[in-house]
Amino acid sequence: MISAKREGNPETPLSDPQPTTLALKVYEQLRRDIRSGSLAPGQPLRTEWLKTHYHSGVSPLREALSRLAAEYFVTAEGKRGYRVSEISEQEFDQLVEIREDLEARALEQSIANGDDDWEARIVASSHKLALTVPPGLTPDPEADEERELRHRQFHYALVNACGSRWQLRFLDQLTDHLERYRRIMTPRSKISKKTAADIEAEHRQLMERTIERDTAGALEILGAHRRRTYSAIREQFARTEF
Amino acid sequence: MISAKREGNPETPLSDPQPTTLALKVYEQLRRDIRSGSLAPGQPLRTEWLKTHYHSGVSPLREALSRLAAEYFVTAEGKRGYRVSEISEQEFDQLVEIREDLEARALEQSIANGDDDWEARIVASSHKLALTVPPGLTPDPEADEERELRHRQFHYALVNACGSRWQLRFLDQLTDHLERYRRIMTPRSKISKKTAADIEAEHRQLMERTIERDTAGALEILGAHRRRTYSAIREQFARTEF
DNA sequence: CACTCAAGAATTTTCGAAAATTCCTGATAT
DNA sequence: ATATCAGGAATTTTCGAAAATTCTTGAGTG
Repeated sequence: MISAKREGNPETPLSDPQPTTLALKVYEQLRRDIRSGSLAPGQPLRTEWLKTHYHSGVSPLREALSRLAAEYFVTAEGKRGYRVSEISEQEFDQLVEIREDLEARALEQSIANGDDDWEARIVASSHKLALTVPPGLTPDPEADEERELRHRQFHYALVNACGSRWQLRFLDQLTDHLERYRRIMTPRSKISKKTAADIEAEHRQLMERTIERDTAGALEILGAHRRRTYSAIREQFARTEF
Repeated sequence: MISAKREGNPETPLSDPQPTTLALKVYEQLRRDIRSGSLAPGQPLRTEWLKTHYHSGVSPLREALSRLAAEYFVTAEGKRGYRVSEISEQEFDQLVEIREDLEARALEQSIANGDDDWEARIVASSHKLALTVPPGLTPDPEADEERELRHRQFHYALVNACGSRWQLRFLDQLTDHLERYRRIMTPRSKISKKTAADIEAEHRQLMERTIERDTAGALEILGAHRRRTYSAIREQFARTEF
């Protein structure tokens, strides 16, 4: 999650430098593990197991779960504990639809409002993203995780100057949920070299159009960029369900 | 908050029948008290005080606070406890902007998709709303609270058939935050009889246009309905700040 | 008089165990 | 065989107190 820290200025940095409390540390770790798919949809989250795996007592654990429930990453049913939220094609479609809208809107506003620092942050995060190995070309999960982080940060930098904290919060939540769908449905190893190159090209073009303040052009690229991923996920749904 | 229960069908009922766990009960009560303004923005939420006022131990309390923090109703700062989130004109503007958008969109979709049951729910909730005493004409806080509930439910019924759970979730969250602003900034007692009558009329027209599937007309009324409230709140901001 | 710092108080966070609830197993009855 | 139900096991939820952290106060120092 990308959370705001400084109150005053509109362009807020990403996630807490480091979580101050054990409950927060557990929360962030659980969130990562759900987003990455290493905790599978539907999987029950039993106290004992969590305690040993996340090195925590029950109190911080339950605080973390409570928070994740508010974000719909986990689901609590009565007094029968928590489980990782299920995924469904229907929910995926809903996530896509609302995200498309909010992201396009935020990018537009960002292009309208962005200042020199905004441009600089885009260039910087784009550069950092380009330095990572393309998806599917490494078996190293650590490198993979780092690329995902930089990918999120690049897209966040683009819309970061939209001026609305609430819009960014919603976008952030949607992005994380959709990342979960992507990582569960389309394993990295299956991405071809050709596709990886296309993705790199799109990122570069997206940055260029945005900084040129070519709103229509940027939205066009962004749309194509998203549609590629979405259709891959939909194909996978069609293949796996039933 | 209006939370979903049944998974399958698109039109989900409002809030849990009753909270199953003490943590949830405390959460809902705290949420109500923040939304109504009886817990003031910025007010520190100290453990001992909460324990006696909400009849709970620390564990359920902290779970509730953790959840409220995820919804931005309370704010946690390091290891220095929680406080009720501050309000600001800037945040208000952001809330309004994004809500306008999501609500209009949801109403449009709802009009396009809504079936007979959807219409029936609108008529029913509109009727229940009309049965309450208009705002500002009673000193009874209980009646006031009941009217707020029915008001939320009426507006929720209108957009309920939009087909997207996520859209409804966001809308719900925005509505609750904006209700907080309204109730803090515009005390009920200051509403004139004339204004109250206008509000009633708008509600009736909104229902009629919606059920007639007059999208443009319904959006028009909805816009006017919201703008009235928003400008009243802005006036109050202009008066109180500094 | 302002400033620093330490000791004590107040408060938050975390743990471990008790209480409450749900889940499972197998015996009994139909 | 199937259904029902009691008893025990497993699990979740809640409490109360310990540990850790922050805040306050006031004495001592420059």
